[in-house]
Order: sequence, then C-alpha cells, then structure tokens
Amino acid sequence: MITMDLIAGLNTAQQTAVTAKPGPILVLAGPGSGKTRVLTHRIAYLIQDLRIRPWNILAVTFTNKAAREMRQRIENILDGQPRGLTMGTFHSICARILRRESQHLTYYDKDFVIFDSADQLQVVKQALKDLNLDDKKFPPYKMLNGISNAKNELITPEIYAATNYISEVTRRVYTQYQALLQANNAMDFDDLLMNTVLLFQEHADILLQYQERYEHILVDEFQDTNTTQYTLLRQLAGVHHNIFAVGDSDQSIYKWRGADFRNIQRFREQYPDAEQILLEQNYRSTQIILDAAKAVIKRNPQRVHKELFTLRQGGSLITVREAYNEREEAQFVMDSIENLILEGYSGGDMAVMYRTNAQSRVLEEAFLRVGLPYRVVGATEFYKRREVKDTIAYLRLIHNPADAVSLGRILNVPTRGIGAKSRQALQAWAAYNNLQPAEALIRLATDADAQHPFKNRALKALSTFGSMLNAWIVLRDQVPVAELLDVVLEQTHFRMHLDDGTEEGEERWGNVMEFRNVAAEGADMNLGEFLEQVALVSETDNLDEAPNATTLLTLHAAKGLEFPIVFLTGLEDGLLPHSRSLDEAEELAEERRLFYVGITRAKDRVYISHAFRRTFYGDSAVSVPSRFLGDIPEALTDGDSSAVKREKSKKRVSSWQTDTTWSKPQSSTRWSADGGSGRFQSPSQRPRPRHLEPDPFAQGTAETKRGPQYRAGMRVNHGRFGDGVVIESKMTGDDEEVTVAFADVGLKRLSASFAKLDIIQ
DNA sequence: GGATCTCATGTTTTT
DNA sequence: CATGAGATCC
Repeated sequence: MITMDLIAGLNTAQQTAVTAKPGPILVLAGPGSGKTRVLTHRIAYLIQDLRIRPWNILAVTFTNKAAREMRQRIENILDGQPRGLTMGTFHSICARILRRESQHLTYYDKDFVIFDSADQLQVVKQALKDLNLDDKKFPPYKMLNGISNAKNELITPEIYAATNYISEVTRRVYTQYQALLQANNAMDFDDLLMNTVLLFQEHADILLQYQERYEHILVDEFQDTNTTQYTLLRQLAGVHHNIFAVGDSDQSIYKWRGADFRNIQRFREQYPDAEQILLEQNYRSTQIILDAAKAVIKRNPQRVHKELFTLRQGGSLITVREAYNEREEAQFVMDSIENLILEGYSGGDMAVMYRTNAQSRVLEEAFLRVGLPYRVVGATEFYKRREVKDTIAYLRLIHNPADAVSLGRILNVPTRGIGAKSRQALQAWAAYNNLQPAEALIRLATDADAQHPFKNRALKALSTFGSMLNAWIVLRDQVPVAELLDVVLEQTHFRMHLDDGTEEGEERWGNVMEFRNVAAEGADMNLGEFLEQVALVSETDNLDEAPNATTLLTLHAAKGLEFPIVFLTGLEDGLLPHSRSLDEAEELAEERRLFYVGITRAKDRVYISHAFRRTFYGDSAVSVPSRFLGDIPEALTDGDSSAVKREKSKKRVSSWQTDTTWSKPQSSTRWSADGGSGRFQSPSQRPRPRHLEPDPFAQGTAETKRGPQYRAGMRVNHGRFGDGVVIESKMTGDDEEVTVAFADVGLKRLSASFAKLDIIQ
C-alpha cells in the first residue's frame, strides 16, 4: 500500500526498477528518462517498504549537487530526513572513509590535505627536479596524465610496468611524485579513490565493516566510472551483492579521465544474474529533438540499442545557422535569445553550450554588450583564482604544516623579503634537521638557540613569518575559520598586496572577501572539514538559481542538466569533433556522444551554430562545419539542410583558395593531401586551418615534436647498431616507435626519444 | 631581492 | 590572444 505512493506516476519500466528484487540490477537509462526519479524512489522504497535503515544505504552520485538534490527529493518523498544515509561523489565518500580510517594509513595522518591540479603540477615539477629530469623534455602535465591514468587503473608505482623509455620515466616520476605527496601529507583526487581501494585490499577486516554496513549500493552515471571506482564498488558489494547501477553508455564522455563505459559490460559479466531494465521513455524533449539526437548517436558503432520515444509529438524544428565568425555567431545567439524572451521565455530557461572553455569569452562579451544577464559555469573557477588559492594555501598550511607545496606558494606572497636564496637555504636547513620547511620556520622563530645559517635581513624575514605562522597554528583550534582568516589577511597585509589601484585589484580583494564569506557560512565546520569541502566542490555544484540569467557552460558540464532552450555553438570540425580526437575512432565516437548529450539537454528547442571563420590563438582561420551536422536529417532542421550547408561552405572554402582578396594566411596554411572522412568533400580540395592538424611531414628535424620524424625507407644511423633502413614508424602516445632493419643486427624496435637515430641524407 | 619585460606556448573536457 | 616562465633590469 505504501508502495503505491512510491510508484504512482511512474511508467512500467520505472516501477520495475524501483521495486526490483534486491540483487545486482542494471538500469540503462536514456536521456530524460527519469533516472534521478528512479534512484530517489528506489532509495525511498528501500527505506519505507523494505525497512532498510538509511544507515545501510550508500548512494554514489557524479556531483555533490546531484547528491544534495537527491537527498532533498528523498526527504520530500519520505517526509523527513533519511538520517544516516551515505550519499555523495566517489571522491567525497572516499575522503570520508580515509579520514575515518586514517590510523590504518601508513603514510598519512587524519589531517591529510587534498591537492588540486595546480598543486599536483607543482609536485610533478619537484619530482622532475629531484630526478634531474628536464621538464622541457617531459612536460609536467603529460607526466601527470600518465600518473593519473595509472591511478585510475589502480596501478601503483610498484606494479607500474614500463614498456618503453617514456613510460620508464613516467614510472620514476610517479614513484617520486607519490613519495612527495606522502611527505606533504597530501593526496590528489585520484589518490582518494585508489588509497581507499588499497586500504580495503590490505585490511579485510575494515572492508568487512563497510561491506556489512552497506547492504544496498546505488550508483548514478555508471558509464563514467573508471577501473578504480568499479573495483571499489565490487569490494563494497562483496557481501550483500545488492548493487543498483544506473547508466547510459551513449552519455559516456569522460574516457579521458579514465572512465570506461565497458564497465557496464563488465558488470553484466561479473553479475550474470543481474536484472537489466531499460528506461526508454523520454520525458524531456520534443519528438523532433529526440529524433535528431537519435540520428546523431545512431552513427556510433557497437551500441546497445535503445528505442527512445517521447509523447511530446512534433515540436519546433532545429535551427542550424552559419555565422561569418565567432562574433557574429555570438550575435546570432543574442538575437535568438531576445526573440525567445519576446515569446515569453526567460533568459534562465536557456543554456549556451560549447566544446571548450575558451569559447565562452566571445559569448560573454556579447551578453555584456547586449546587457543580458548570464552566468558562466567553470571557466575561471573561483577556487582556482590566484588570490583565492593563495588564501587557501595559508589555511592549508596552518591546518597541515607538512604541506610544503602550500608553503612554497605563499612563503613570499605577499612579498616579505624571502627570495629564492633564502628559500633554498631554508629548504636545505630544514632537510638537514629533518624538519618540514614550515617546522623549520617555526623553530627559527621560537628557538633562540637554534643553530642556523641565516643572518640579517633574511633571518628577520624568515623568523617574522615563522612566528606569525606559529601564532596562527595556536589560534587554529580556538577561533572559527573566518576569524582565523581575518587574522591572517590582516597580519599579512593581504589587501595592500592585492590593491594596486586598478579595478582588477579591487575585484581580487572582492574574491578574497567572497571566500571569507564562504568560510563564515560554514561556521559549524572546523578547519579540516572546511578545507575538504573546498577541495571537493565543483563549479556545477554551486550553480544556484539565478532566475533570469542564461547559463553558459561546456558540453561536459551540461551532463545531467536540462533546459527548455539549448544553444550548441561552434559546430565545426576541429572544435566538435575536437581536433585532438579526429584520428581515433573511439575518441571521435566520444565527441559524437558529447554532441548527443548537448542535444538531449533541450526540452523545447535547439539552436545549432557554427562560424565560417574562427579565431584561434590570435589569428583567424576558415572552419569547416562539423561532420556531425550532416547526421541530422534535413527534415528536422529549418533552412538549408546541414549537408547542403557543409557543401556550400566547402565551396566557399574552395573559392577562397583562389580568391586573393581573402588570402591572409599564406605559407602557414597547408593543403592537406588527405582530409578526414571525405564523406562530404573531395579530400584533395580542403584547406586545413593551420591549427587543426600539424603536418606530420612538415620537416624531419628534431624540433618537430608532435608528428613522427621517421618514415619508412629512410636511411638512418644508430650509434651502436650502425646503419639501417626504417621499416615502420608510428606514434605511440607521445613517443615515436621506429622499426629499423639494421645491416648488422637485423630488426630493432626503437623509441625515437630514447635512441639517437640520425637520418642519413 | 624584487619588479618588469620578452618570449614561447597552447589543457578539450574535471572530480 | 593570454598566460607563464625565464631573462633582464633596477
């Protein structure tokens, strides 16, 4: 009887999912098919009908915001707080577990901090320095990628298997990087997940506690889990096997972050008795929008077919519009928004989406020019602004004096006369005394008898700062975070430091004050809790209601959201699909899914735009309309069909080839001999914008970083192996793998960045 | 030791 | 273009 409330208004498939018999359950949910509803009702069903205590339920969501909303909805259904329910992102849940079990962690105490990507970069740089490696040859962010990929695959430095030179370097950097993090009592995002899994692997007894506790596990956005997350779920479900996974492989857009939608397949294999439920009714979009989306996604190979349908027959046609350049494109968006407002829509009903954050700028300028309200998701994230990060660094250092990265960041910010020399000397002295740099500072300030190499100005600067730091640490446990922050800002003359008389300086101080407000709001939190919250929020989490403001956001950030009106901008080859994904089928498929996600965010209307010319890195180049446009049936769009437009645009590009009045780029524009799919144009005619694809054969010099330097047939010389002929050369990751037939030693496979191969003319 | 200038470089996406 | 790192100047 109670059940009736819970399933009223749900369709059959949804009801089946909500009331499914406990066990492994896989819900494949199309966009707009009410999966959040299913999840919340399922949890309510577990609590209300099956009498499961909330304490025994774990629900994993993709963002904190989703968690909050779900909690709210469950509260509404149950008419009360589901007390004890664990709900949050993988990262926040893991952070909580690690914090609670910190006494079992070998290298960490409970005050460990969470390093964001900027901090990570610092650590990688330090690791490279420690290993005497050139950060030009081994770009830190690439190293970081390698490390992150490994962690997402649950590969520790110890088991990391190097297969070539680059990966051997990565392995060493990874090892050192990890050691540095531990020395800093810091974890990066990936560590939160990996260390939880490792903790459970090493301590069966601890795992058992959690396994027994979490009788029911529910996971949202299951297609975007990585191996480590999947393993964690397997671990936690190890006793009760009640795992309710909701996902849609067509909306998997985080492969680059280690996500693997094949986890859905893996789930089926590892839980052969899993019940599978398809949610195919879309409650969001009109028929036209859904048809367009389906036509787009249909082109991806190897999909699990779903028959999506909607009861919202018909609808407005999809507007596809070519603009001359990105400014005109932005203007097109403005004009459309103004018309829609006249029709009765509010600016808040609309979202403008784009592939890359850089595209938001022109749009923002247009909004400002026209005077329409807007809000940008992401872009320059608040917590990543320098002045805010500096402020956070102070708090982090106070919380965890072992955090050398934060200390490094603010040691001389605001400037206080501690330059590179003093910094080095401090580090050396600290290491010599087996102290963390911050501890060394405090020793310097408090221990008059300390033996040290500093004198005069440097000594004064260092010890002054040391005694301030010492005082803050004492203050830490006595006053709320906001007050502590006030003291720090006051004593460091932070405002003076930011205020350079410009408006920008004002704004920076404003940001710091805004951060201070955040701290004041969390008055019930201690410093550690506050820092954790700050580290784990995402920009979308703070997307609060701004009634009339139009939302600007990336396609990635749009996942899980919906808007009556959606603008999809920059539908050009090289942008969507992005140039970096053009040559790999799986990556191209992911770009298509991204487009699919964008379209399916819309309830009523979709506007798609692309520019004929677009400015990249300062100079303007001709763009070709996205190959995805042609996938939308002509009958669903207004005006020219997309395919025709692509043709037309292509012609114009061709004429541009001979039209000297337009020919701004000369030598920099290359003519590709082989232009992409060739589905819409004869490949030989297409000029390639310079930025899209570096010509792999541009020059065979060592400076060419991206493309292969060697070609089959080239004669080469190797210091040890002598002369030979290149048989094959291919790029593997960022390294070039060259197969050479040597006269003396036969076939060898060499790594170009490692082996010194000279080309013989 | 600190501020300012020049030059190269490019992260696509984010918990 | 816009940002960051390194070089140079004060």
